[in-house]
Amino acid sequence: MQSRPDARPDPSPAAHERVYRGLRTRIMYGEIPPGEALTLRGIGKQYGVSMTPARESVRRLVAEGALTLSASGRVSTPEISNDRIEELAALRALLEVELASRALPRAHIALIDRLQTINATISEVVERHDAVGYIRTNLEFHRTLYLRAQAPAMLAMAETVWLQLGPTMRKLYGRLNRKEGPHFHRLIIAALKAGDEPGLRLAVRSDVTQGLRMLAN
Amino acid sequence: MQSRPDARPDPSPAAHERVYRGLRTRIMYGEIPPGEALTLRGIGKQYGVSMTPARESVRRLVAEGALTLSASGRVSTPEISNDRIEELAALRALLEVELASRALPRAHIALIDRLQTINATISEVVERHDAVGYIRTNLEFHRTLYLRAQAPAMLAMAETVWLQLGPTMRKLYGRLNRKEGPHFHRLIIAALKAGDEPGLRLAVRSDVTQGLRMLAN
DNA sequence: TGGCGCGGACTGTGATCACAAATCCGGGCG
DNA sequence: CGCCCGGATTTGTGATCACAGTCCGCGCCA
Repeated sequence: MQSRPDARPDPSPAAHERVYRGLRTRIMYGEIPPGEALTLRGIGKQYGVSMTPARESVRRLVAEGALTLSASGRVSTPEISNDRIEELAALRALLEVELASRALPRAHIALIDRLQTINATISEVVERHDAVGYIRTNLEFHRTLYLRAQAPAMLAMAETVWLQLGPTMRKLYGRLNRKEGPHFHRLIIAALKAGDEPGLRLAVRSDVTQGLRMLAN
Repeated sequence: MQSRPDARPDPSPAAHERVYRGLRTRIMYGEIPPGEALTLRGIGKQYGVSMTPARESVRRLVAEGALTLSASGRVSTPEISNDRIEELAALRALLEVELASRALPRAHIALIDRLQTINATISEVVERHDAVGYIRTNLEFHRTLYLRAQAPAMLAMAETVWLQLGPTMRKLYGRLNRKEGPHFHRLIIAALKAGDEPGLRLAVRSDVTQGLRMLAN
């Protein structure tokens, strides 16, 4: 599809992949509010491609639950009900507790250091009231930990849940202005250091549940 | 997209939906062996449509992990490694134990009756050495139970896992000729009748794990 | 003034086409 | 006898187009 034989592993990914990644990132990090309408031609123009790659990207995101399709085929970011939020929170708890538990035996000091660095960044971002930055950094914290679990399918499922919560999370974290941030993260790090599996499970469950509980109002 | 104002809710679904459902069913029920190559033009011809709907269906299935895309864009059913099988089995256990647990308080006698009917069908199918029929009926048993959990997102995730295991399950259940079938299913039903939650969790976990363990050889 | 209907603009869908990369197959060379 | 190269074929990709359904807003009528 493109003809550059040189350079890095993937210097110019397929157009639909580029569009997909762009949209996915924006959705997962809450840059698009829930209920926002999107059009294929609009997306295409935005990324400088025709409708075809835009359509494929949208289809893929719909399959992952990141976008919803109205009966007439219109696409928009989902507005999810409280029931669904609770269900997705339960899924997060289920999956992420397991991922953390699997990561625990492999958590070297270098990993813990990186987690603490990310945590510091979270504090800064909270200071600036930067909601999108907060979501991104928070998810980076979790992803960094779960990568150690060596469970790609499980991590992929967790990311799918994040994706579904993306537009809604923006609304949530727009609310908390206080330095609420890294409290449970510190518990997670402490449990990792101590090799305390039950404590880790509890800390992860609390961290995941806490924020989402206040969203289901 | 279609213009029949009459009759049933969806008399003529969009073409890509029809293709998607057809492929998805065949994959989930193990009718396609792992590693099988598919072509867009081939799928299109098979369903009497052009490449466009075929492409969308394939893309969607790839997003769900039901198909894999080679670096050059070729599509085929996945051949999954033992590590991945174990991970998917763990996911099944995690999700389905939770689903069963949530279904338990809502499990009336009518549901249990239906489960027993399905179980009888499983015995017949096993008798006939009908691998595809076995997979389909077995999944129907699980789905019938989990529908009572009132947790659509969770059920959707479980189905995604089934989908990923589809082509591989065929190989598995082609192996077991004996009447292995409904042993753990009977334990599940017994636990449902008794309202025994720990027993139910254990029975579901065993049922899910048992079959898949012998696959990771 | 308020509700209704109609028309035009907009949107998704599916077909088709041109193109480039990948794959396959057979023949020729070492 | 085996390996490699080159062309023909197959395959996915993205653009474009015609069409049908949908939606929005303006104007008309009560």
